Amino acid sequence: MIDQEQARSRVVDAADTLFYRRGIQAVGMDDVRTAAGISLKRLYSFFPSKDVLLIEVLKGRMVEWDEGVSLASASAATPRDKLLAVYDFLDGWFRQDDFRGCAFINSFGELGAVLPGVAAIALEQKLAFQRYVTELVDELGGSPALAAQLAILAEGAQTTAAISGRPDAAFHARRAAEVLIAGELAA
Amino acid sequence: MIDQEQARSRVVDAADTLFYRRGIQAVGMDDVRTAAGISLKRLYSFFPSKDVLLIEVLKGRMVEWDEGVSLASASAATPRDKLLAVYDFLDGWFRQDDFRGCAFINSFGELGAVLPGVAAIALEQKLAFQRYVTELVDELGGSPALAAQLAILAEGAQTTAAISGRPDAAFHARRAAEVLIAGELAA
DNA sequence: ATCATGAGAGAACGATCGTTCTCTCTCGGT
DNA sequence: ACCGAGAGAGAACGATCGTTCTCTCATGAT
Repeated sequence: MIDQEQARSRVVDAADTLFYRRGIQAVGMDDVRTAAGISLKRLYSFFPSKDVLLIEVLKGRMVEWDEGVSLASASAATPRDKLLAVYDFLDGWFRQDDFRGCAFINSFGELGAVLPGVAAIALEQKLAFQRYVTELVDELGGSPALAAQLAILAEGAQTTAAISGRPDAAFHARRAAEVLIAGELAA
Repeated sequence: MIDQEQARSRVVDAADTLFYRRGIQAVGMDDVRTAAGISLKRLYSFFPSKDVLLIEVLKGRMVEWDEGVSLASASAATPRDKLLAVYDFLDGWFRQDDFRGCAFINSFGELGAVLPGVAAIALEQKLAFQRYVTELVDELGGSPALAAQLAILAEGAQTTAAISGRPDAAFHARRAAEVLIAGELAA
């Protein structure tokens, strides 16, 4: 018998990849089963339904996002550089060839209206990011309004890069952020 | 027999409302049929498949968006005010109680990976909007980079307002746009 | 008035998908 | 060695959905 933890995470990884690449309703549990390499019965012993598996996948994406942002800002010294590091992180992400937008925005659009749990976790992720930005802006002596603006830039860069397929949205968002930060600090 | 044109537009309207409210795959052709009040056979005489109907719905959304933006900027005198009118238009839209984000972003996330036509029309809509913004920015003497930044703000406001449920994203985006425009004109 | 044409209504079909069930095999205890 | 319990594999089930088909009826020409 394969190790429980490993099998479970194989399922989550497979579902994450497939859901993100093709959309959630476009992949069947059988696809997940095949990609994870376990039986349907075992899959359902881990997750009682596709909805529960989806929530688990999204929770995993949340910690991945948090880790990615922390890692990107780790080498930055000042709050300002930590804030700008967010856009550099986005830039690297947009350049990955499997990039297809923000999983939370995509899930919200597809299932947010019909699965309240999906809408809730998308909201949670966005609020967590806004909190993160707000804290850094606060350290920097900026207003909550500036934090909201910087968060909107990050969100817009994600959808723009996803649909247009061009990663330079991260660059434009970063330049805009620089101007907005400078504008507020000058006042 | 009900007038052809009217019946056809009833189908498109019904599909638009249902697709937008619940997501595309969550509504069946039977739901569209019921809401439009015609028979399945007639529905399929207008649109050979659900995919084709979806494309028609999205095309309709494109002209609605263009009309809404033009209308909002009609009373604005300067290019600057026309640009800012976009965010006022967003503000009004976000406050509608059936607002659930941008239909193109939602459709792209749900079906863009699996229906190339959906990805194509989402791209088309975003490019058209970017062209519109770029023209106004150009009249104003601004750079293409500024136009890209303003478009990113509009996109980000839409997803932020959709997921958070709060319409003030339009206000924040507008303020950011004002600062970015002023920053460029001062240089 | 009758008959042929075409449209409407919705039953039916075939495919798909989430979920469950059954059958088989392996493995550990005695 | 034998037996029972549990896990794996995937066939099967029931529901749903996109699409088609059939049956019925209204209509208009002769």
